[in-house]
Amino acid sequence: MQERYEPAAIEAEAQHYWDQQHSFEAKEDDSRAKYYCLCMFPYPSGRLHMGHVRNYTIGDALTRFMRMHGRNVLQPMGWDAFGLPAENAAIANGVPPAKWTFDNIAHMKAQFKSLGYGLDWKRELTTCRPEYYRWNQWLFLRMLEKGIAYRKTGVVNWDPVDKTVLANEQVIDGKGWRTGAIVEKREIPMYYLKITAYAEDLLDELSSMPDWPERVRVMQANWIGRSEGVRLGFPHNIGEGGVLWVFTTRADTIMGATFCAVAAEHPLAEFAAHDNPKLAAFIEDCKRGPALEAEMATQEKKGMATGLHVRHPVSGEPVPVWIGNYVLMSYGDGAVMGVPAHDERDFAFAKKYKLPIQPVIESQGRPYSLAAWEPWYSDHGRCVNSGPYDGFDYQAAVDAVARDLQAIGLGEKRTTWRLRDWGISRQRYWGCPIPIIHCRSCGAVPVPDEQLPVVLPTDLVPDGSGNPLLKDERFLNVKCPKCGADARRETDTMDTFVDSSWYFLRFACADNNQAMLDYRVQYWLPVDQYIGGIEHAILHLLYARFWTRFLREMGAVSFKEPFARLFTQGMVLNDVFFRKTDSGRVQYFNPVDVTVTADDNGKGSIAVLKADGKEVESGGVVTMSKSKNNGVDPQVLVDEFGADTARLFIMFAAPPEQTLEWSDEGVQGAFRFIKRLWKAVYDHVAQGPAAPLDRSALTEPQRALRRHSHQTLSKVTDDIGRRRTFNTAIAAVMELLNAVAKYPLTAAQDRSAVHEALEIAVLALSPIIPHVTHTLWRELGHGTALIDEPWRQIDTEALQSADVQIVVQVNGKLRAHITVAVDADDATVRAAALADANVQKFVGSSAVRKVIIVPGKLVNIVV
RNA sequence: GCCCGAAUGGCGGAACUGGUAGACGCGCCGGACUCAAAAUCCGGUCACCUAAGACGUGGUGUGGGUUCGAUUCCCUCUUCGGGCACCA
Repeated sequence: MQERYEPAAIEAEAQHYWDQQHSFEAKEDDSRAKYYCLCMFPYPSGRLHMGHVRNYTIGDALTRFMRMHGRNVLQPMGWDAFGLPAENAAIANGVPPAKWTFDNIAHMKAQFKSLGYGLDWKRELTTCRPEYYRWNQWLFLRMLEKGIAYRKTGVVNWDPVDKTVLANEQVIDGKGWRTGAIVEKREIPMYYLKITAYAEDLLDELSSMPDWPERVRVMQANWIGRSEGVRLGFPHNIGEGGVLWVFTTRADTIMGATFCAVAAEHPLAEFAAHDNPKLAAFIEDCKRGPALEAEMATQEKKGMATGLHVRHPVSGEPVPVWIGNYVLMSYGDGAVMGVPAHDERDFAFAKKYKLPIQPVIESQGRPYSLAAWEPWYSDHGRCVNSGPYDGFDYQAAVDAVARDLQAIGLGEKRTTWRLRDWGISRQRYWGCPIPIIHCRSCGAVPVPDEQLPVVLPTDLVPDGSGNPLLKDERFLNVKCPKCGADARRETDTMDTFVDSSWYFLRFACADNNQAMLDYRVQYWLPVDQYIGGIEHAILHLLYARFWTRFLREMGAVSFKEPFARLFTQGMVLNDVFFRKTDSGRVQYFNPVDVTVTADDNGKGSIAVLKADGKEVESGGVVTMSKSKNNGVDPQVLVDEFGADTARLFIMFAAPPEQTLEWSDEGVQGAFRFIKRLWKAVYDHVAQGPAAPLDRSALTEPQRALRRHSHQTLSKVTDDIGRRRTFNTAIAAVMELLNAVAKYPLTAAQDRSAVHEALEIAVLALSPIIPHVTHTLWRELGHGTALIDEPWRQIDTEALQSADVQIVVQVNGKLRAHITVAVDADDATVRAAALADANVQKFVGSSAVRKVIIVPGKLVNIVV
């Protein structure tokens, strides 16, 4: 065995071996339990980043762990290859998005291989290839047939200079990112998918998904946002007369309604603006407002009276109608009743516009003040000043209001959802074409199945001014499938979330060019373990759940939920360094170019730029990103220390579901540990083969080492298999290796116990650092490859111990440690605890009131 | 603004079901090896009290509560992070 640890050579050798043996090519086998481990596929941005390394190392470790547990594993990989960055790169470099994308894929695939992931590349898929996206189109046509896909107008960001639609990301402070022009809003026809038809089921099923993180289920449930309430009608004589409908979850406060507020797009607002230019201007102002919900919610609450009045459905009193910039047309009926006494936003609105505030709910006897808002004003309570509803509690009042108003046609109980239908039309080139043909006489005509796929031209170069498909005559000009007349192809493409809503199914049968899915889906799906960033907790996962439901209705799959178990990993952070330039701009420096020196006692630090030796400011630790110039290139790490060190560091530095802070010293520590492991095996092997272990003739130190080895094995098995805490699994093996290093070798059996400890250490770490352990396993005398080794059985006999240490507390404070026999009864333990000298010091002459005994752990004496 | 998380030594983190706070690693301090440096190895390292031990005292973002016992459960606040529907 070689004395030096040389990662480059052993990693190449191990990877070559797995390739040759086709170790990770998955085959359907009904006789074996499968394990489908899937990491969210990457966008081919150019290079892998540390977030990818973290994601894929977690998945790979689980895949290898389950493989050693006898499961028939599948771990595929693909490319989420449509999207905006390819168009941006095209604008910047004049290269077609297709070429840029495929070049990136080639580079990143090589990076994947250098990291040693056990991926089945035979099933690789790329969403920008027609073999894949034709099935987007095919299923979209099925959705059209079923009424799940439909056409309606929607609002987009319009850059009037570039004459192009902008993504929210491309709108900065209300201006176009390239032109700086004030962005307008435009209403255009678009396709929507009716995810709301599945809202109830998407919500209900969450409660039977115990293997999804609680926080993701809560976030999804809140996103879907089921609200039980009452739809109330305020009748009016405006125009031809009618009813203003509002939705409320607080029908019990109806007698406190002092105004109604409608969205700028509401018909009553438009009616009122008809002969009122000031109002029309205000509506325009609202419509120009922010597109993002976050900005919408933080903007100043503004309103304007329409001058119109509706009638209160109970009292018949006139109620003024206002336009409010905080009322969303997309939720409920686009109108709310204003109850300033019991809703914080309505209170602020009423204060600002001097609208009356009428308290109608009693709040635990505390006085209501019209001066300032108190949080408890919105509590449920008994109705007061409420005419027929005085004295009713919340539920009684809601029920009575709903019943009374239903009787006169002005109310009904109603369930409302926050979830909106999914608009999938994008006015962009680099996406999957929507398979529609526009004919002057037949309208929007679906492309017939036999004409699929509608192939996207791959040689266009967008220049930032509109979708290049609009100028591509070859693509545009078609015959109408219905009447045969000259017609024009739809140039909108699909949201890239469509591509990622079903790729996990396609991995089961990526080679099938006759059908979207086939029988193999039945074997591999659902995904046993899905792994990805927490930032996808809502949108991607919800869309995927929705698509799976539709496919189930089509008979293509037999399950509702595509991901049995979900793991959401945390983000990767790094230091950020910067200087403010004279012009007031911030210049960021990559941490690689900065030297941080600790001051004398190691407690503070100073950062200087290597280039000029002058100080830079530290901006703390933030998510790695291009904009902050604080990314670390995994390739540099792999080249310098090897893939195993990169993998070990990223799995050790933090629990996988939490954020991870980058640390160069931590990487050194991981490298050092692998070298120590290598050295420990080297030293052991150098002394020749160890004798087989004779369990019947062990000394106490040998028994202790064996106990430690099997405790470690037990902990690693549980940490990876159940808890997914790779960091504590690694720490446990480090402890075992420390014990081996200290273990004195005197008798022959000592080397046997050490041999076992080293085997367990190597085997337990192999899912995380597969290359070095591949070599070490052979060096430990095995003729077979570690990748094919089953996980080791825990020797429960080795775990046995005769006695156990127990903590003794007096009044909850630690006062002594005692050692008792494992099977000692409570009386014995109690007596031993009370007999301890230090315990006696604290008990003294006080009467013992109570003794709490936690078997095998602790005694607490209460005096 | 709304929804969801997180906060523990100089730093990353551990303590899994309410039961020994600080495992493991980094950094730092001391030592060995070396002409020297790097690498490696050994020892120490929460704060305070103390000449020095101690199963002395304090201590897990803030303030309160429940409990024999709280990093863990409940309430309040603060700060940071993720998401908010056209970034993926």
